[in-house]
Amino acid sequence: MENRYQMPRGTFDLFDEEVLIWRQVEQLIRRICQLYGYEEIRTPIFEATEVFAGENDSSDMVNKEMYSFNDNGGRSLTLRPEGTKGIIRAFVEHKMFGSPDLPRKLYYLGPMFRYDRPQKGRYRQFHQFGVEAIGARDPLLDVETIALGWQIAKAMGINNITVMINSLGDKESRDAYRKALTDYFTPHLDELCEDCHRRLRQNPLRVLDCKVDRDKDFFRDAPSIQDYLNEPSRAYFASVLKGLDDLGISYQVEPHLVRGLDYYTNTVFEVVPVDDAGQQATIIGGGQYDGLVESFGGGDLCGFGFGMGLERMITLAKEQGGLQAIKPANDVYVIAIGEVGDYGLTIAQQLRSAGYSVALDYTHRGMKGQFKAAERAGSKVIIIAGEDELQQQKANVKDTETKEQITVPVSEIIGTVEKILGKRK
RNA sequence: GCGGUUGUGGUGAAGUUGGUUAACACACUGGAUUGUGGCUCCAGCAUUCGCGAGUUCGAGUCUCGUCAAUCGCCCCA
Repeated sequence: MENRYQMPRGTFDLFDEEVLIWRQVEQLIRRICQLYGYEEIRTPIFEATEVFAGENDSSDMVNKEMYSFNDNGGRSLTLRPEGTKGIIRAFVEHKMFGSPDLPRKLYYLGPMFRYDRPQKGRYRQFHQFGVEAIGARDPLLDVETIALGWQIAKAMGINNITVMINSLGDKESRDAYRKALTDYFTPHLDELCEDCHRRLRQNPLRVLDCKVDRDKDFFRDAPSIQDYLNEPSRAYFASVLKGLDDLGISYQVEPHLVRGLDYYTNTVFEVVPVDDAGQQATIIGGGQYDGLVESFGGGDLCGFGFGMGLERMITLAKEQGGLQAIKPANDVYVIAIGEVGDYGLTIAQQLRSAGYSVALDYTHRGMKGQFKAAERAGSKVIIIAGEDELQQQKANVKDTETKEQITVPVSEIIGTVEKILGKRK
């Protein structure tokens, strides 16, 4: 026996208990999305590279972290590294902006791909759930969407969480702040680390995230976004916070929270476990994007959305004892002994047609082995048939709980099983 | 992209300064019980130690390479 192949780095197989847990999580998400009026959208796993590689993104991500390839027709395609862009593309392509009821509320759930160095909870093929509400700009929408993420986390049994929230303001506020930051940090250039030099050029807001320079004196006095919000932005943010208060969602205003993307406006937020200080801890992240739809050619529409990494959510939920795999029990196990041909399968098929899940042995094990297999399968009823029973067209039906066993004609098997299983419920 | 740790059967693992028949436990299969499980007892179950090369009379044990997992940094749309 040798391992001729192994899964590609950063991928994993999902089976046994694990896949049951995933399915449970997916069902829970779909159910809650439905409560909030979100509808599912499924977009292609790959898109034209330009869909993801807009001017808005730092070139690092685009060059190094995307799975891009040319197809046989010479088109440059990319495995989706995130959910939002594909949804916006679809929204514009199918002219959903013409819908009488905006915002259009969509959710997605599926694999994404990033060429990252794998770590615990971080894979190259990972799974993300996310929502996008496109076509409205209202604090109510922000609050409702945050509440949706909150409810899903709670439903998964994740309890000690809080919302980190900030406002980047509208375009005007943002540009003013960006300029203020650049002006402020430029004189300190010598004191900044290598990475910050790059950040200052590419995305000044990101400098605030720096872990190397964070504790230096001049960092404490760096301008705060809150001081650069214009009146409409300030009022908008206040409404969002009031909404969260009214819904009893705990939050913390974090002026340095900027998220990695340039397209965010006004509200940005992350949901984090409170007792976990590491920055790997973010389980949900999102915010408002004004201008993204327009950059896809879809008109001046505002959107709000978030994304959630399922791997991390599930890990966290399990740590907090939230998710238990529930293995569906098998109803009937048919034990066939001796030279009985397909007698066992015939009985099994009758029961399956009647709606019972039936298992049987294919390896000609002895009776002891088959009984053990039935036990492992959690079978509630065991049917034993051998050469004598085949002769008489009968079978022994045994209740595994009471251990009572009766011999009945083939035609009465279904009725007998029905009686035993019915009694149990 | 950088650094640390790890890699033995289906699973958990032991393996002393390199010497060989690769412990032990669980699981699994068969038998004791010629057709009735969960207890007990007996037997079987890794031509081989992630993969490849090297050092050596001899390597699971040392060296190098490689693949993978994991932790930290970077990044995290």
